[in-house]
Amino acid sequence: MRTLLDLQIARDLSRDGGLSETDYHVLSTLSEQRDGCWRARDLAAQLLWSTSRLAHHVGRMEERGLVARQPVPGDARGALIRLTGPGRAALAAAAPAHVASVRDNMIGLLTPAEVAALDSIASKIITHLTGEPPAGLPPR
Amino acid sequence: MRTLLDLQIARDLSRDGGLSETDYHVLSTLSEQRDGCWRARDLAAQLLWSTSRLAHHVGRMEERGLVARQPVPGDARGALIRLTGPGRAALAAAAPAHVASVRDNMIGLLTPAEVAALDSIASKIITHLTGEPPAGLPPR
DNA sequence: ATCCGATTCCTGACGTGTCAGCAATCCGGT
DNA sequence: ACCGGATTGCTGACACGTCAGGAATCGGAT
Repeated sequence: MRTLLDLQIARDLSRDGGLSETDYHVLSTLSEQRDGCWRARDLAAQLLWSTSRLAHHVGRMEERGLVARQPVPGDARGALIRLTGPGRAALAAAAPAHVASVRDNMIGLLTPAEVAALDSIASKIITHLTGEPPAGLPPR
Repeated sequence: MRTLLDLQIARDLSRDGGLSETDYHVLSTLSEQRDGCWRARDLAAQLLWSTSRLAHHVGRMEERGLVARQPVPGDARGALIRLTGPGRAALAAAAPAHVASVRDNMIGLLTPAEVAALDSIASKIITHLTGEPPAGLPPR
């Protein structure tokens, strides 16, 4: 199921906006911050990526103009990853179709009880693996 | 959840037997056939892999002695992928710990109702994406 | 018998992920 | 002030996946 679902969602995302799932993951995480800036190590931790992977991927995205790097004021080692205008635009262009793809191919097929079960399952497994309950969405 | 779970299971598998998840997938699929032989195109289809990916991966596994290639009698284009003795042994050595890892980190954490919900969810999504219901396990 | 498109598998080039290791910087103890 | 270890991010080498393309073979139509 996971293999098929990932293929379908990646296909939709690539067709609609030329982004990969990893690109989308980076852009959407960056956009969570009001100024579109993340410290590199924090972004890597948030994405569950190694800093090395982040450096490689950000390097490639920087070449495409989607993100930019800046020095961190107050720590000359650090790097700030910033969302650029084109990056923000690419995310805005891709987001609606991506959300629709997830809904149409997954969430929309399930009953509310099944969605709730998935939520419970994910919480249990994440708690088991990390020792902490997941942050979760704001309660509705 | 998926990222964390995959990392944990891959770590266990690699530590216990030096196999990757993809290696295990190939070996266990091969072992489903009584003689440990699959036609290359059928194996690729079963794994949901491209034939190219299969050729690359089998090439690497062949170098490690886990599988072997044979010509197909009656079709000079084809290739039979065969499980070797060391391959069968590696699978047998890794399987118990792998099953335990999946149980301990996932299935064992869930209630029977949650496992049933997962089954139902996967069936719906697979049916949606492929147009056919999944083969499924033999009913208990 | 022969031709031509389809099938099967492999290969090479390239994008991407992991790992080890490095250079620069930071910071706490002296 | 300064020393040593920790932190931060980058790089290079290698493993792996996808894609385009090619060689050999098959098989049906003529």
